[in-house]
Amino acid sequence: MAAELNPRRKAVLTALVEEYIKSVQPVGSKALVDRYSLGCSPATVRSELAALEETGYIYQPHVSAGRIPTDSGYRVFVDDVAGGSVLSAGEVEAIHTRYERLERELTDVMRETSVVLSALTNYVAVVAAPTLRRARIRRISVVSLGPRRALVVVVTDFGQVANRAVDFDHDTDATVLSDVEAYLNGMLDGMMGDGVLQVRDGVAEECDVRVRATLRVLDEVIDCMVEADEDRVLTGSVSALLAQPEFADPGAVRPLLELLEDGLSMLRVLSDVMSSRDVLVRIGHENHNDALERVSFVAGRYGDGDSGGIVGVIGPTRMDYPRAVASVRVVADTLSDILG
Amino acid sequence: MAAELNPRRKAVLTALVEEYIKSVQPVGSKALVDRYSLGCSPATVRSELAALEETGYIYQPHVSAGRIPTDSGYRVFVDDVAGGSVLSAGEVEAIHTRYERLERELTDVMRETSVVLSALTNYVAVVAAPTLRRARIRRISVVSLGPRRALVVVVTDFGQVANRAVDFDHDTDATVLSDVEAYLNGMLDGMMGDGVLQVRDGVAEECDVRVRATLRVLDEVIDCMVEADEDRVLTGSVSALLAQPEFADPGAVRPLLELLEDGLSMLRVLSDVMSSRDVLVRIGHENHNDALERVSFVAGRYGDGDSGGIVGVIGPTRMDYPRAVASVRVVADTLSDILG
DNA sequence: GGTTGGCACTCGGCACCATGGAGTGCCAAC
DNA sequence: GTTGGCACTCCATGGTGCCGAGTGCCAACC
Repeated sequence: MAAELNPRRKAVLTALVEEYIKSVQPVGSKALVDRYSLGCSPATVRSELAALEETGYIYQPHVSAGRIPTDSGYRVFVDDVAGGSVLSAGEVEAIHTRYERLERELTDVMRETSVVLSALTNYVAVVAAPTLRRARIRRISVVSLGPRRALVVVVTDFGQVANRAVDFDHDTDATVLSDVEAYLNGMLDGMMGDGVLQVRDGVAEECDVRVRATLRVLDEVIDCMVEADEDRVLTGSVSALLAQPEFADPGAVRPLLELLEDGLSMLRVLSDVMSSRDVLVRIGHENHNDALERVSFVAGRYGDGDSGGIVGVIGPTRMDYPRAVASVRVVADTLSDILG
Repeated sequence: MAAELNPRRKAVLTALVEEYIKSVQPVGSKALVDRYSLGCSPATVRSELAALEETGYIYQPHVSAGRIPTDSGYRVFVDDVAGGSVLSAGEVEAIHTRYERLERELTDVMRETSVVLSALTNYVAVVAAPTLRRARIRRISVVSLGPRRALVVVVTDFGQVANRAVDFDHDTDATVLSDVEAYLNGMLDGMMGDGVLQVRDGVAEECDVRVRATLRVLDEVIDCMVEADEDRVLTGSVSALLAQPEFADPGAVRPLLELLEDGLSMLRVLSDVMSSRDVLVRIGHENHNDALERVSFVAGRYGDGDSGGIVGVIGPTRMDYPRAVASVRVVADTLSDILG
């Protein structure tokens, strides 16, 4: 594919993408020659455009209109302009100071991140907190809420807090609970989710109140550490999308909005970002998701391999990719620093 | 105002509102006579319509069109049909069983409530968790996260969990933290936010590490109990709004979406619901908020006076009020039962 | 042979207009 | 007070014609 792209043809494509990103309107040969120094005439550009259309990088909405980049066209553009931060030093500085003021409680940091990212890009921010699966237990609290009810709170070494209610079959008084709590704290300290699973398997089912309570609490701890995923994803500034001209039609926004509202589905969308080293750009169909067909997704990881999360933005395929990529990168790096 | 409404005129208004809610199109005299047994001719209905328009209950978008209810028109309708659940016994049953399956951790209950309400009405659900101001402290955990960092977790008698990070000026080891934790648990158990404030005032500023750490932790506890409000509001199913024909114009949805995304602003909107005994209906301009000008808000309280929260739905002014009111009422009552 | 200007052609967008129909207000008759 | 009749208004719809942007093709040129 890319072999067919001689330098001038690539220059034409790049110019066309840039122009389309700016104007959001089909771009013609004349406009390109006028506004970009391509060093040739409209007629030549036209033949290049025809070739680019042949190769599938651009298309015409109708015969007498200009050209619009296809997903593959954007792809070439993105791969080409990969490097170089386009954020001003001032902007980067502003991001840093913004985080410095925070007391750094994890959910606060996530929320702030979402605000920062959407302010920076004007697109929808997506922030996923680190999964608890790879976190280590630092503290377990079992708080009685009634004769047969208690709340299990798990704190990890990362400062994450998860909690679950437990209902006991029999009355279970506060003394028992504090024994259970002490026992589990001794047992589970520093352990990860799969370790807890093994501990649970090691505890025999017995009739003793203490053991049964321990088992019930353990179940909830496991639930916290292994299955507590759906509320990990935070999306911010969906309203920003509506300002984009391509979402003038509410029918186009709805599936997207539904997806964004569904934390579990979003996690699925995010899942393969974890395996990518650098900032990942997925354009339109590359998302393999109907709701994301007309948008692009720029995402990056923060934190270290195991205990990291994801930040990203979702905007129209006609997004300002250099800026989006740079923003995601800076924010991800800043988060890594803060949390590391 | 209402004095001018003789029975037939009121019947005409009610029929018109019902018809408009169904058809979402201006309603004419003929349609009313055809579909509702008003016992008179179109001509008579026309004179009633003219009178209703005079009084401001309905209006014409243009001279040769049918009538549309104004906010005051809806108001009369709502006040009139106040009573009587329109939910089927099956639906009510379904709601109850749905909650029974839950393990009843507060945020799960809130999330589920949002899902139930939007499924029931097809409008946007709004759920506010009980404020922490009136909750009593049940447990405080102070978990070390580093030499100068710790996490403060507060659990209330209601099962709510709030947490804050603390940064200490000096290295503060785990022994000190567990002393502080024990001290505070003894001191603050059963206390509400204002009580904690007094305790804080009673602790003298000293150089002792323990006292300083205690003060820092106390500050965070206070923050949890008194200021932790912005994340209390949960909105669900915003995408449902986009399905409504009146939001075909994305310009109309944006301010609303922005409001819904802003927890603090939403709290302000909800604030006066707390003072209303029964389910509250606010129609269009009655919301005194530009973003809510074209929608209605149906909300009710759950839980008891002090430790209650709010549930509600937001939909177009042309909403199915009887159903919305009934849904909110049933859900609020169910929540009160569960949590009480 | 690649590049260029010229030219005929296509088609969407927009303004304009005519028509049909829904719904009204008024009025005279009951 | 209610009713049917009637003239009127104005929106929505669909058809028409024009303009302009942009193309593809081609012959000429360097």
